Formats: sequence, structure tokens, C-alpha cells
Amino acid sequence: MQLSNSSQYAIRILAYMTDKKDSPLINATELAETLFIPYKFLTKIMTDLVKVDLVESIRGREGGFKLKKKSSDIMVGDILDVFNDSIKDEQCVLGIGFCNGLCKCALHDQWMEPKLLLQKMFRESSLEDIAGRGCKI
Amino acid sequence: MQLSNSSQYAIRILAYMTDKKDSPLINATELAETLFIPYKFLTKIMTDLVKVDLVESIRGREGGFKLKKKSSDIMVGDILDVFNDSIKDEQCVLGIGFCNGLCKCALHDQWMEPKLLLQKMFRESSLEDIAGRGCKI
DNA sequence: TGTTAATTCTACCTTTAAGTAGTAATTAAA
DNA sequence: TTTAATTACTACTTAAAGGTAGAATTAACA
Repeated sequence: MQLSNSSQYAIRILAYMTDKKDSPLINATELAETLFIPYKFLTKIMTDLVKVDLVESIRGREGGFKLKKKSSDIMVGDILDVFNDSIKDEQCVLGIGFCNGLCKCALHDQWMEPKLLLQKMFRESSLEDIAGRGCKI
Repeated sequence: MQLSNSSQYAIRILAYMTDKKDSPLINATELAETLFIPYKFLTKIMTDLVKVDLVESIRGREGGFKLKKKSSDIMVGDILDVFNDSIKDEQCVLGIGFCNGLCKCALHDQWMEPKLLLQKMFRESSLEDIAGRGCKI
């Protein structure tokens, strides 16, 4: 019951980039070393983030990455979507999709409240909200 | 962000066994067919549940399974523990263990409330509470 | 006492997530 | 124009989850 490594890494990467948004560009080596993420895995994740336009990349010498939007406009949920890690409305705690509130499975009622809280947290927390804590890992 | 298949199956299996607790024994074939769980995978799960004393097995012809405790004494959390799927106190939403409330990582504050709700739901929901809904899958 | 219906054990196979390696493409600086 | 620093691409390897196969074990029943 937790987020995938890719999602966890991506949140930490983007939160760090938010902290350093005054720097014009941040490169993969700095991200990997500061955040203790395997370099090659990190570059793969960055490519994904570039593809969905959360991050802009500048290739070549002196290149690097920067946020493509204001940090207050990037929500945690947007990041989770990239790695198929968000909680869908129809997702039942027992993994049966598409119950749409009609499902009467065990735990259905108990699941509603934490599920809504998690969805709200993912939907309403922006990078701006969660950054600036000085905690790198 | 969801429970493992093994945990999901195990909850459904035990909830079904609770529904049928008047039957002296329930065998693997019935469970697999009723709950649409692959037979061989189900028997592996049952073996795990037997080893931790949630279920009792009677081998041989006319054998089968039955709950080893009162259904009001088996909590959902006990089941998740078997498959290492419960939420530990020190578990951070970003997957970093052992932050023990000292962690200041992104999302730390936002994670507390849903985390406590989920832990409470797992700790306080017994099979008795969640069974009897007539929903098999 | 042999047959049969059941669980259990050991080992394997498949799929997906996680991580690695090598090289190509790009670009600024020397 | 060469070189070094950088991201992007393709393919591979490893680890874990999910699932399968078949034989061994057990015990009721005929």
C-alpha cells in the first residue's frame, strides 16, 4: 500500500526543483546525487516528465531541466498520473475497478473516507505547497 | 496505490468464509470457483493463512478449511500483515521508512490524516464487520 | 486395504517494476 | 572546428509479484 518508486522519486525531484527555481537550469547529475536516485533511472523519469510537459529540457553542454509551469500550477496528482499511480474514482480498496459506488464489497464503506482524503490531497497539493522544507530525501 | 492481489484475495476469501461459517468446512475448489481466484494461486494463499493460524486446514478426503478464530477476532490488519501490506507507523507517503514523525518531507503533513484513517480502518474492521454483503467479488 | 478427494510441498514460469549499459544526438565553450 | 557536457534513445538485466504444474501427503470411505 504505497506509491511506486517512480512516483516517489518524481515528487522529490520536482519538489527539489521548486526549491531551486531561481537557478536557471538543474542537471541530472545534481538531481541524482542530491536526491540519492540512481542516475540512469532518474534520466528515464526526467524523460517521462518532459514528455508530459511538466518539465522542460535543454540539451547539450550547459543544459539541464527546469519546470515548465509555475510550481503552484503543478499538482501532485499530475505527477502520479504520469506513472499511473493516482486513485481513480471507481477504484475499490479490494482492487475491483468500476464499482462506481454501487459496489457492496467488504470494506467498501470504510474505504470511502480515506480514499476521498487521498484524492483531495493529490488534487489540491501543488509543488508550491509541499516544497521548501529543506528535506532532500 | 493499492493493496497487493494476495491481500485483496485473502480478504475476500475470509469474508466469504465468515458468511458461510455455519458450514463445517469449505474446500479450495469452492473458494476458487465462487470468488474467481485462480485455483493454484488460491491454495498458495490458503497455505499462508494456515501458517499464521488465521485458518485451520483439514487434509484428506472430505477435508477443507475453516476459520481458526471467531470472525469478530480477525481484523483486516491481521490479514494484511501476512502479505506485508499493512501501513507501518513510520511509513512516509514518499516511501521513506522510519521518519517517525520527524520527517519533514514533502507531503508529510498531508499524509498524516488519511494514513491514520487507513490504519484505523485496518485495525478496527473485523471480518464480522465487513462480511454479509452478498457481494462475492 | 485400495481408491479417491482433498491439502501441501517444491519447483518452475510469466509479467511487471526497477534499475543498468551503451550509444546517439545536441549544443556551448574552448 | 574540436571537445566536453549534457539529454534522449534503445535495449538489456535484475528483482519481485503473480501465477502454474505436478507429485507427495493425508484421511474418509467403499
